[in-house]
Amino acid sequence: SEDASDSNELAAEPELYQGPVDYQTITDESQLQTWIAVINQADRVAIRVETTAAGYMDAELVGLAISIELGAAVYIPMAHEAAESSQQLTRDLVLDALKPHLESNRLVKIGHDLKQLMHLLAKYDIRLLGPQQDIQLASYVLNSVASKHDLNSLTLKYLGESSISYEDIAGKGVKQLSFEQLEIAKAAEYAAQAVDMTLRLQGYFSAMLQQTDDLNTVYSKIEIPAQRVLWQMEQQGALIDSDLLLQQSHDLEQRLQQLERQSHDIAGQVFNLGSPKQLGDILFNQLELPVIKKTPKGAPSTAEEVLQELAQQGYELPQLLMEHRGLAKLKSTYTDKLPLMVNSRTQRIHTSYHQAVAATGRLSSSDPNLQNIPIRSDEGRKIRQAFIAPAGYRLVAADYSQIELRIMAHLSDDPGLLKAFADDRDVHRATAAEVFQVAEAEVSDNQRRSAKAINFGLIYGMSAFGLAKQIGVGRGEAQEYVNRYFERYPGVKEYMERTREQAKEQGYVETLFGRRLYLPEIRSRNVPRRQHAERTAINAPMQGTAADIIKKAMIRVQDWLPGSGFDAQLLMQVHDELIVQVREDQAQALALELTTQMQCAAALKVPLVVDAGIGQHWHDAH
DNA sequence: GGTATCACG
DNA sequence: ACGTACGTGATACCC
Repeated sequence: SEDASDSNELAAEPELYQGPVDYQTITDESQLQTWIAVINQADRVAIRVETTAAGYMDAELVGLAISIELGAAVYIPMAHEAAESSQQLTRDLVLDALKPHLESNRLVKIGHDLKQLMHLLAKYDIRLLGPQQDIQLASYVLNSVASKHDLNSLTLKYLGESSISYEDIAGKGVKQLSFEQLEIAKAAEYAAQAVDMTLRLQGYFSAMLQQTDDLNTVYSKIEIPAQRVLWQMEQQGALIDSDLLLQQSHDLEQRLQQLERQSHDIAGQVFNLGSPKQLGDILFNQLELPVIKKTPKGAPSTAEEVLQELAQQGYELPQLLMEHRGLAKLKSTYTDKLPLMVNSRTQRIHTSYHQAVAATGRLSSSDPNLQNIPIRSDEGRKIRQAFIAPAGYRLVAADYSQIELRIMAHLSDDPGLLKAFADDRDVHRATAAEVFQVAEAEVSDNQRRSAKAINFGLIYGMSAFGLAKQIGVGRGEAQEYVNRYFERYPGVKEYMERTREQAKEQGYVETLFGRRLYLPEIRSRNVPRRQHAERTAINAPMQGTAADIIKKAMIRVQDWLPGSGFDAQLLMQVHDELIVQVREDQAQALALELTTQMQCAAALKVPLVVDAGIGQHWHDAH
C-alpha cells in the first residue's frame, strides 16, 4: 500500500519499553502521606484519571494513577463499586491531599489529554495550574497527519511495545464494564502501566520537539495555552432556547409530511424518501429518469447535484426530494437533537472541541458539532435564533474577513493582491476586474461570482476541472480564467509552484508559524493520490495559518478578559469566528476591544479585518 | 460498521 | 482514460 500517512517522519530512536511497571496500590492514609511526601520532592508528575463513563461534565473520579519516575507508578482507587472500604480511600481525602500539588505553580503536570483532567478536577473545585505537558498535543504537533493520538497507539508506535488495552480488562461491546465496575487489581495494573507510558512518551516527545524551534513554539505557545481556553469554553457551555427549537421541529414535521404525500403521489407508491436505495429504484427504475452519475459503488447517484440537474430538466419529483432532504436534515440533526443535549445541571449545551484531529491545525467540534450550525439557507439560519444570551446579556460574534485570502497575499507577497487588501477593496470584485478585464465598477454579479469561485479554488489548490464544475463553464474556459488570474497575480503563481516544490523536496509544508503538515503521498506514483497531496500542499499553509491565528487570538482574549472589567465569556469558535457572551451594557465596548484583540493576534503584510455584531441570539449577532 | 448524503468554514 | 477543488462531524440506512 502507498498509504503512508501514519508513518513517522521523525528520525529519533524511540526509547524502548523496558518491561513491566513496578506499581503500588494505595489503600490507606499512611501510604498516601508517604506518597505525597515523595511528590513534594518531585519536579514533575505524570497524572492519569480513571472515571465513570459519563460525558466530561458528569464523569466522576474512580481512580488516579501517578508516576514520577520511569517504570514505577502508584494507583489510588477511590470509587470501585465492588471494593471493601478498607481497600480504597475516599475521594475527599485523596483530593484534599493532592490539591496543593495540582494547583502548584512549580510542579510540572504531565498527561495525555489534560483538558479531560481539568474538567474532572473542576468538579471537585480543583484547578490544574502551573506548567503542563500534554503528550496528545505533542504527538499532534509532531505529526498532525497521524490518525491516532490515543495513548495505546502512541505507545505502540513510539515505544515499540503494545500495552494493556481497555478491552483487555473490561471486555468489549455492550457487555464492556465501566471503570468503577472493575476489580481494583486489574484497574491498578492497567492505570499504572498507562501513566508510566505517559511519562516515557513525554521524555521522547520533549526531546523531539526541542529539535525544531518552531514546532516547540507551536506546541508550548499555541497548543498548550489554547487547551485551557477550550476547557473554559466547554465548561461555560452555550445557552439554547429549546422551546424555539421544538416549535421549529413541529413546523418542519408538518412540511415534511406534506412533501412526503406529494412524493408518494407522483411515484404512485409509498416509499422511504430517506433511503437512497429505495429512492434510486423509484427515480431510475419506476419513473425511468436519466441516470446522471453513479456512486463509487456503481449505484445511480441521488446526490444533490443529480437532483438539481433532473429538476432542471423539468422533472417534478427531484425538486420535492431536495426540499425534503434539506428539511429532514435540519430537523434530525439540529432542531430535534440540540434540545436533547442540554445538560440538566447547567441547562446549557457543552460541546467537545478536539485539538488533535484536523491535520491542518484546525479544531473540530462534536457532541454536538457546533461548527456546522446552518447559515447558508434562510430556513437553516433560523436555527441560530435558538443560540441565545441569558437575560441581561448579549452575544457578540466576531469573524475574520477573508482571512485565508489575506494569508495568501501575505505568503505569496503578490503586489496586486497586497494592494487590493491594503486599499480595503472588495477582493472578489477586484479579482473579477483583473480576470475579465473590465473596470471594477463594471463587474457584473456573474463575474463577481466566478471570481469568488476562483479565489476559493486557489485556496483549495484548484484544478481547472473543479473550477469548471463549480461555476458551470467548460474546462477550457475555466482554464482560461486560471491562466488570466496567474498573469495578473504572478506572485500567487510563483508561491503555488514554490509550495509544491517545497512539499516535494522536504515532504512537508508549513504554516506561517512553522506548524508542519507531512505529505507522504506527494511523491506517490498513484496519480490521484499525488494530486490530492499537491492540493493539500497548497491549501494547508493557508487553512493552517488561519487556524494558528485564531488560536492565538483565543489565548489573547482569555488572558485579557479576566482583568479587563468585562463580564464576558468566550463561548464558541467556528474556524474564523469567536462568539462571546457579555453583559448587555458592555456589549458595544466589548465588540470593539474584541475586534482589536483578534486583529492583533498576528501582524501580516495586509491588515487583518474583523467584523463584529451584537445580538440577543447568534442569528442576530451576524 | 460501511456508504451516501449534507451541515459548516 | 481516469478522476479531481480543502478541512471537518452527524445522520439514516442497511448489511
